[in-house]
Amino acid sequence: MPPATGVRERNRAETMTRLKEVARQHLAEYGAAALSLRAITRELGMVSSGVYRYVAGRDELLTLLIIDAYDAVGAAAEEAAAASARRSPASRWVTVGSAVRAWATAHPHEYALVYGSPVPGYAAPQDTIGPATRATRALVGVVADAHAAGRIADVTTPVPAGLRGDLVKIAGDLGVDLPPDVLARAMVAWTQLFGLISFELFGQTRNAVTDHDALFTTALRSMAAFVGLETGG
Amino acid sequence: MPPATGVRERNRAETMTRLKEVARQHLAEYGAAALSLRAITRELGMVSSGVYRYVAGRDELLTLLIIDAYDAVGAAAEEAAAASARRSPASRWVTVGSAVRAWATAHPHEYALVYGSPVPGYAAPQDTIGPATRATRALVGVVADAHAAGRIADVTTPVPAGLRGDLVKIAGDLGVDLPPDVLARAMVAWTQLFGLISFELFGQTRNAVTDHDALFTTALRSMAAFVGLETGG
DNA sequence: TGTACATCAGTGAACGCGCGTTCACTGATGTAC
DNA sequence: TGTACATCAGTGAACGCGCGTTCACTGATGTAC
Repeated sequence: MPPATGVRERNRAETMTRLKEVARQHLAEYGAAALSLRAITRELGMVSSGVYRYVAGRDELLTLLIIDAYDAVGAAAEEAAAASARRSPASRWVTVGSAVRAWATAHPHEYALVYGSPVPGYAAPQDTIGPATRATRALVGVVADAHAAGRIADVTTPVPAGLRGDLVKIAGDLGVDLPPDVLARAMVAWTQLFGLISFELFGQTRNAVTDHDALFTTALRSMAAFVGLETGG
Repeated sequence: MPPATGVRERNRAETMTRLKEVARQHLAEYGAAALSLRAITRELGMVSSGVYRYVAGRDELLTLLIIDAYDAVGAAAEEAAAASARRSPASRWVTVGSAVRAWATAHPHEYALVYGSPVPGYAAPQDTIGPATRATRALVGVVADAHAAGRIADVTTPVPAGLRGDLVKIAGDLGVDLPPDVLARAMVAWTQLFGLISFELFGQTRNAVTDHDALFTTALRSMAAFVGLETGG
C-alpha cells in the first residue's frame, strides 16, 4: 500500500521547509543584503545549483521571507488583540503595540527586511501586499472596536480634503468602520509605534535611552490617549 | 612667487572634494549597500588602488558620507528653526518637521543611510555621534524655546522612574532645559516624525496614501498639539 | 639661481574571494499497461 | 506482478562578474643647501 503522498512529494515538502528555515536563520544572522543562495544551499548539504528546483532565484526567496515576516508580525499582533479583547481600548493598544515590539526585538533582521530600507535591486511583487496589512489591521482594529463600542473620546482632528479620500479608502481596504479624523489619529499613532521601534533597533537612541521598556510603555499610553482610547474598565 | 598653498595641496583638496561628490552621487543612485570603491574611482578617472591615498578603506568612506548626511539634515532643520524663530511654537514644529521631510524626500538614500536599517558589516565610529544629534537638537530646541517662553500647555505625562534618569541625561546632552515629562512627549513626537518619513520613503504607505503632504501636515499639527505647543501669535 | 635629495599622488598588475545562474548528466521515484 | 518508459531532485563543472586590498613602481612636486 503506497502512502497517499509519495516519497518524492514528501521529500520535496521537507526540503522546501528546511530551505526556508536555513534562509530565515541566515537572514537573522547576516541580514537581507548578505543573503546568499550559495551559502544557504551549502548549509543544506546541497550543491548550489540544486536550489533552482525550489525557487526561481534570489528574488523569489526574498519574497518568501518577506511574506513570512509579515505573517509572523501580523500573527503576533492579532493574537495580542484577540487575547486582550475584553480589556479597555487604551490597554489593548498598549498590549498590541508591545507585541509588535516584542516580535521586532526578537527578530531584528526580519523586522528590518520589511520595515527598514528597501533591499537594493529588489522590487516587492503583489504577493506581499496582503500579509503586509495584517499587523496594521490588528492595530487599527483595536481602534475600530473601541469606536463601535462608543469608547473613543469625542475629540475631532481637522482633516484636509486631500487626505479625506485616502482615509475613506484605507478604512475600506482594512475593512473597518472609522470616521476619517479618528483614522487619521490612528495612523499617526501607528507611525509613531514603528518609528520608535526602528529607532530602538537601528541604534538611533543608543547612548541616550537605557530603559527602552519604560519609554515604550510611556509612548504607547500617550498615543492611546492621543487617539482618544478610553482607559478604565 | 609660489602660492601659499602648493600645487600638491590644492590638487589633493580638489580630488578629495571630487571623491566625496562622486561617492554621494553613487550613494544617491545605488544605495549604501552597493557603494563600491572601484566604481567610484573608475568614475573619477583614477585607477582603483589610488583611492587609498584618500581614505583608508570602504568603511572610512561610509563614515564620511554618514557625517555628511547628518550634517545636511541637521543644517536643514536648524535653518528652519532659525527662520521661524518668531512664529508660534506649534507653527515652528510643523516648519522644522517639514524641513526634515523635504530633505529626506530629496535625498532618500542618504536618509536611508542614517535612519534606515544599518549597513551590514559596518559599525559607526564615535565621529558620527556629534552630527547625529543636530536635527534632534533643532527639533527639541523648538520645544525648549516654547517652554522658556511659557508657551507650553500645562499638561503632565506620567514618567516612570526608569525613564526619568534617561530624560534628565538627554536634556543635559542636548543642552536644553526641559522637564522630563515634556521631553518625553517631545521624544514621542520626534519618533512619530521619523516613523512617518520612513513609511513614506520605504514604501509602507504605498497603495494607501496618495497625498503625503496632507498626511504630513496633519500629523505634524496633531503632534504639536500633543506636545502642548501653543498655536496663535 | 641651481642642484641633490625627499615626498607622495597615481599606476598597473595581481591576489583571492564569493556570488547568481546555466547546462548536460545520473539515478531514484512514479506511472501506464 | 512485471516491464518499459517518463519524471524530476540533485550533481558537478563551468561561465563571467565585480569586489576590496596589496605592492612595487614612476614621475611630478617640494625642500634644503
